[in-house]
Amino acid sequence: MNTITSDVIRGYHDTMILFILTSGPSYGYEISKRIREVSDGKYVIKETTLYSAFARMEKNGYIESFISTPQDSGNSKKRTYYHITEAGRRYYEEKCREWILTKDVIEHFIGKGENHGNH
Amino acid sequence: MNTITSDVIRGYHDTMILFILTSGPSYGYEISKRIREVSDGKYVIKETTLYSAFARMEKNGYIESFISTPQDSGNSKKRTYYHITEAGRRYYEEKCREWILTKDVIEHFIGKGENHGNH
DNA sequence: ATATTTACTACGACAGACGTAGTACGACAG
DNA sequence: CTGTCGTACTACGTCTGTCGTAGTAAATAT
Repeated sequence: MNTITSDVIRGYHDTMILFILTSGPSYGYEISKRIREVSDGKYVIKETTLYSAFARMEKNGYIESFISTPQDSGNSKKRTYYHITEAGRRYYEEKCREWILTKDVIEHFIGKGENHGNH
Repeated sequence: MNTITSDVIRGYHDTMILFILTSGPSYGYEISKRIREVSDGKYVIKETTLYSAFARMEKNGYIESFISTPQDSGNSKKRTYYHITEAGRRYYEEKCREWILTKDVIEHFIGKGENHGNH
């Protein structure tokens, strides 16, 4: 099965992460798994890409981190959770609008759909 | 009007250029204008981005260059024309298939479509 | 006891985009 | 004939995001 070269995705990692965070705070490992699930296994984000995205987005004010221990188990290991900020929501929505435009532009350069006559 | 940040496009510059070249050989300035036209003015490729893409794609064997003077006018100024190679056509088609996958993946992270209930 | 999974951090290399600048030719205005 | 504008590039350097490699450390499974 085909996988997607991540360079194509470049510019949408932040959007993917923010999408996951719109359904509640999460942390690195879980977000990574959610991205794999949501993309039906077609895309797996690299660890370093993920964590550098966290750093960048926190710096930009799109997410905020807090250290916490998971309450659902007796696990006492601390994790760094992230939650999306208001600026993050706005950025995500802006990215969604931009996606509509981008998709439209790129599709003008893709096959033209009804080009059957390749003899 | 909204314009698209080029970083989103990254990974599709080559595809756009190759699309233009599928309808015949062309050169820098003309390709630049064609990209602006095809995208309905929504995307303008930067000169340096364009020419560095030429260099990269020629190195990769996707395009070939030849110096020629335009025959439609009395202009004797020489231009560097590019035409797409067989490898270029295959690469373009591969990119088109990849686009379908990429679009599908990213759309899983966009708005979820029918999310009307944002109270 | 040891291996694996989870949960990170640090460092550095690389590629593509692009800002700035410069060259050079032709056309056209003043 | 001189300057400006449009055309047609080249060179150089910076920046950003991605990702390979490596290391640490706690929790969990074997």
